[in-house]
Amino acid sequence: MITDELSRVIRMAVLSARDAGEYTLENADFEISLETPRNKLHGDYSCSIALAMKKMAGLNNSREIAEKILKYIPAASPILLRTEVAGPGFLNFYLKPEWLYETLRLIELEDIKYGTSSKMVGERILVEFVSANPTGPISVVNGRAAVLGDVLSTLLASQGAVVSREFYINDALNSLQLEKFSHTVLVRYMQEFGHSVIMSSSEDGGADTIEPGVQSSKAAADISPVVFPKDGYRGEYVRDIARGIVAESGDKFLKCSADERDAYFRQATLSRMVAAQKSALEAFGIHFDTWYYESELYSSGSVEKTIQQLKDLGYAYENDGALWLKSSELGDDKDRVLVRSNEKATYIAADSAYHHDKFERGFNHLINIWGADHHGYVARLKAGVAALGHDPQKLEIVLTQMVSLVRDGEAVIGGKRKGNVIELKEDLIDDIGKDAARFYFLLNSYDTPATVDVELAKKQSNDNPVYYVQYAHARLVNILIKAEEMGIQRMPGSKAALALLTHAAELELLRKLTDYPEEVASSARDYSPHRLTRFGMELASLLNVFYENCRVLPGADDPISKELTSARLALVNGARIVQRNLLNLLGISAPDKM
RNA sequence: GCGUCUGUAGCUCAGUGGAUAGAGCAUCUGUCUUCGGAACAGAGGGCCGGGGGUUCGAAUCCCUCCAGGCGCACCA
Repeated sequence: MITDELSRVIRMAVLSARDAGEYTLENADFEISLETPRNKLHGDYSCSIALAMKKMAGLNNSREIAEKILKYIPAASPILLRTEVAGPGFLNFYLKPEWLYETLRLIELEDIKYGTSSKMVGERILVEFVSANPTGPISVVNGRAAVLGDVLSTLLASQGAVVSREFYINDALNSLQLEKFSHTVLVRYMQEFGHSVIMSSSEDGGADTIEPGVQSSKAAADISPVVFPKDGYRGEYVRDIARGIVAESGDKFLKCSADERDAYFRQATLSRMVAAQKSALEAFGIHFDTWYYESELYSSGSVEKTIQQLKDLGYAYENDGALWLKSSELGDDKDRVLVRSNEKATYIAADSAYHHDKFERGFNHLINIWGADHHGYVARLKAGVAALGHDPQKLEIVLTQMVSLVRDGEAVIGGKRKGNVIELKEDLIDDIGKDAARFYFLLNSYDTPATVDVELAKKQSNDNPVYYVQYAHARLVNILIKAEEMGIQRMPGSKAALALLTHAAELELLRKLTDYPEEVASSARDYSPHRLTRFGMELASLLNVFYENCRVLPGADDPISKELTSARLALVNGARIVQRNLLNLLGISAPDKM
């Protein structure tokens, strides 16, 4: 890497100056940090070592220190054009363009692999995300966590880690929610056969309303009214599930025993809801390696086993008829109930068993993506994991800040039960497309609360920067196709006269391409995919500037030498590769035509 | 009350302790009709919530105050 080379040169100079008696240094143990100046007038790389040395060297004037160091930086160098002291004492380095040409050859050589690394080889990471309750569709709110988890997984894999994506289905038998959900579906099912439905008001003292049954030839003989469950699920998707069952089984469940019917509805509503979630996520380009059922933790006995284990390890005790986890000894602010006095295990017992199982499956690093409203559970889960003998540091909880929804300037409130769900697929993806939706969510850090105005998102879809980025890619492809049609052969970068690339637009573009691998690595390290999105926009901007200023193919009244055309074609191809690789990482298509 | 996240341009947000705080949208003004105009160039617009501190250097780290979001169950 060029930065390693530069650091070495600087270190040598600092030490040589000391040896020559320019200043004294207490120890030679110092960090050389190089940065890319925001302002390109400040060189290709900048080093603030002189400022940091002010104390170490016992001198007051850091500009003077910089001058002294500069004297020992070789003037003639294969990489350095010149070096200067600027501002309060920065050393600014201007590199020869040759090193930029070198990266162009590298991009061509590595192609699809350009931007990957092996920094995380040996890491086996399980990323668990979305894990929405199986009582409602994937909502727009889930969308943010979904795309974050997906792209984060891709990023980590690009650095050499083995990554698995997992969705945890809360289908535990002690969940009353599922009971209510399947009962709600049953009511809607009966409504399809002519039963009217009594809806009790959600407000205290409000009047009940009656929804008529569906009038059709298949109406049942007995159409006595049925009661909609209190706080049942009111969304339209509940009807869809009911209709699905009608289509598959007809009125079979009006005739069979209540036990048989309830058992079927329990199982069928769950599998249909999960299938619907799965397909909405697939439409968003998100594929999970594993769909993990909470119920399996119970049926396999692993919840019980985990509870016993905690007892054996001395991390569980009885009090008030319940079993408690000594989480306060493990970083939580109080102890938590593991098994209620009614003998039912709490979710923390299941979650401990679940995360224990994740480690048992051979993952050495767990990442969970949760909404910020769950932040209060972080400490107790870590405590559970620690009690079972795992390093809680290996369980990382990424909290995404809330997404609040606004529709036409008004806040959309209420959860799934009220049926106020804004569905990811139907209300967003179907309208603006997968690419724009993903880009929209990847624009900002997950750390800031986001406000999504659904109507505005649709309206702005034409101004969505994703098209700007994709357009730049399509333009590049178009040039390459056109060149082929004109019978111009593209030479490999190693053969082309790259030294002809001297225009500012070309050099800046090259520089950006050089920065790409470092940008991918730091986005993976900091879990910040949005930086890559921004990088894509900046790259697209540089591409358009290049396009505007540097004609590639010979035009009618625009003679361009064959050598320059071939050098520029090499640049176009390199830029195309980088833009495509970047879009691949984000799970957004890189179209040849738009 | 305790915990936690956030406060940056009219709006939505970037900003790896570094030099003159940036982008997109919106507003205004130009280029040009091209190898694809879904483009390019430019302008206006900021006590980086307030106040202390650490540092050679703070939007960034620490403390404090103010404002907002979220959470504080033998629910998941």
